[in-house]
Amino acid sequence: MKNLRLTDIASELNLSVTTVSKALKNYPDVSNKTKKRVKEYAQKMNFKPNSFAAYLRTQESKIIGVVIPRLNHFFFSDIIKGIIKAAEKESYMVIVLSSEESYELECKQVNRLIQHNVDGILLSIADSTHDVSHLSQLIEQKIPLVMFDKYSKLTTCSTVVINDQDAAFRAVEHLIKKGRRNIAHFRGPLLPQNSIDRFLGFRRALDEYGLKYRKEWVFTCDEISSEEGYRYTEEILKSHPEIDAIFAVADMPAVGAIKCLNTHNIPIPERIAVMGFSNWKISELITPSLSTIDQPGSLMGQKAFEIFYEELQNKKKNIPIKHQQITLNTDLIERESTN
Amino acid sequence: MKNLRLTDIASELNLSVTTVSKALKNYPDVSNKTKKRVKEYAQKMNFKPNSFAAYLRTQESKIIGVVIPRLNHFFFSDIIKGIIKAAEKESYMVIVLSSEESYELECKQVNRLIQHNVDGILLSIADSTHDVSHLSQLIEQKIPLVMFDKYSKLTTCSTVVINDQDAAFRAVEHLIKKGRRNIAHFRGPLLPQNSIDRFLGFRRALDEYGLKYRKEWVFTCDEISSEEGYRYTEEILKSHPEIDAIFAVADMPAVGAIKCLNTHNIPIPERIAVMGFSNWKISELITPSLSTIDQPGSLMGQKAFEIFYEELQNKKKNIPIKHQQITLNTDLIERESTN
DNA sequence: AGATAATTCGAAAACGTTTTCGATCAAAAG
DNA sequence: CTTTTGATCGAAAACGTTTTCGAATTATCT
Repeated sequence: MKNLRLTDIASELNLSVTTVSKALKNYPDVSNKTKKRVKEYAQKMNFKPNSFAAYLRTQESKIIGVVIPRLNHFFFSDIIKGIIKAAEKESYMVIVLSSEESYELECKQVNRLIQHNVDGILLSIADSTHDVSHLSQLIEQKIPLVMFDKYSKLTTCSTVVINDQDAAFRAVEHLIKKGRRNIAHFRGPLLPQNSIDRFLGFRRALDEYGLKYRKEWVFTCDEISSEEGYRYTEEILKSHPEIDAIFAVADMPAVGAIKCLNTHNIPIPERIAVMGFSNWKISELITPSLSTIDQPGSLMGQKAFEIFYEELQNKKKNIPIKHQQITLNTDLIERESTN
Repeated sequence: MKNLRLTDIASELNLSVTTVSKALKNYPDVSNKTKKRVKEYAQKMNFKPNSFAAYLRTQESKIIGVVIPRLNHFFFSDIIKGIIKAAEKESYMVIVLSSEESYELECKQVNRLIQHNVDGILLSIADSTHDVSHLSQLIEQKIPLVMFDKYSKLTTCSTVVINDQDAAFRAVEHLIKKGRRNIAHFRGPLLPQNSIDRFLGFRRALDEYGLKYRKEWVFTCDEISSEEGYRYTEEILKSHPEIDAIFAVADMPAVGAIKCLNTHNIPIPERIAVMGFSNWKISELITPSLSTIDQPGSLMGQKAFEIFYEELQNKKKNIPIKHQQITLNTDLIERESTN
């Protein structure tokens, strides 16, 4: 059973393809009578225009591509949810691809998306991405690009992020105000901007409250996993007994820390307080529940799509594109692990 | 900067579009010399065929649609990961949509996918889906459909599932072998097959081990959330003190139960053992860690795609499609909450 | 009535690829 | 030398839509 085409409607109603097409798209040069006739018939027969054929003329695929570092991380699936929801409003479809935190794969996925003629790309860069020529290439080809969460300062494009440094500052400040003086930091990988910023926020909080920064109290998580958090916490218990709080770059290492402390029957937060980052679902469910920073994932996705859409409209009207830098608010969530 | 077209290559190399196209696709009726010439030039210029134009001829969009009930559930993002990985091998792109467990939205999303000319649809049905005409319609239009995880027995299509009843049986059997006699069940919604099957597995285990089934020890989770698990556990503590184990339809309600028991300082598993289902990441991270059934999410997605691809190939060769019913193995994961 | 304007429609080209079929030419066979 | 075969290529149609431009018809204005 072949799909209904404009041709079929045209011959059925004794009209031309042209008129049928125009009727469906509300062109002014077709009478209301025939418009009604066409629309009713199309409706009745459940006509669906072939989007691929349409694309060939309009060069608009009504598809956007999304590249994220991980598919099965809660924060990212939350973002995806926001993107898809926003895209739906403009009847856009979303193709999601993963870079698995690999620079090479990120390049490949971006190219695959271009090849599939997406109208734009929303991307959160991989930890290992050191070069951004695959992204600059998008700008040159005038394909709208919006970066979210993890971005690179090297690319001139719109971004939707949170103020990582400020959020981290507030997190550490919270620990200090709870009387902690010897605060360890589980930091993220060295490259991505937001793990740098969170580290800087940590340092700034120490500075402003007159606490000494100790290099040996900073532990680098390469995978940002609970396992690393667990391991580093054991190291702390063994070699740095004076530490009374941990600020982790993300919830997962923080959860690993809690798991480790629970296993060794160390009271949280009495002996060591723990602070996470991202407010994943797990943080409110573990015992003790984890204090953390809430990042508005879904909203971030939504904003990213909206900016893309705006840029696309401007591009169509030949209005020069001015990039936007949006910073979303974060919330400090106080739970048992710091109270 | 317009994209390179076959026409451009043709005129550059003094060939026809036909020959260029054939050279790139390794047709036998073009000499090795020109093949090489064309391929090298295409490579050098980074030529990417316009997939939309290609579709118009071949009627193959190289895109599949996926409809899942929830976007930000770990199990589903794991499945998505498996689908995308398998799709990548056949250079397929994946469009993901969510039904939000709503029947109406599910219908709408399926229609959107058809309209976008996807080559096939992989779907896990919503809890509220009672009618499957939107799916039968796919079969009629010969659009390959594969259902995974949550399926309906009313549709004749390929499925990739686990043996829910058997897995549930083993879960409850595990509790019984640990000496539990008064086992409560947090069951899922009434409609979807797998929550029915898990309930049946629960009942069968009781029967086979000579335990009495008590209706009042079965609690129905409509949302399958940790909150429900928490609430029902409080109810158990208050009204059913004899209960010494809980088997939950999913990890989330089980985690809610653990949270509640922890809050009330009730020892797990000494006083009440808890068993989950799905093996989400969270289950190994909470304290005590949660015994559960491991469901191979990524593998499920991968298999679902492979079946789709097989059906598509058969369709192209006009081989009558025979549907496959694949059942994947599950593992019982013993952790602290039952030991 | 004649000229002009407004309304309504359709022919045809275009988007970039794939594929059928026939043309051309050189080599092999008779 | 003619015929057959095989190798290599290209013309052209097709996929289904959108859009430009001109044609035809009707309504409006001198």
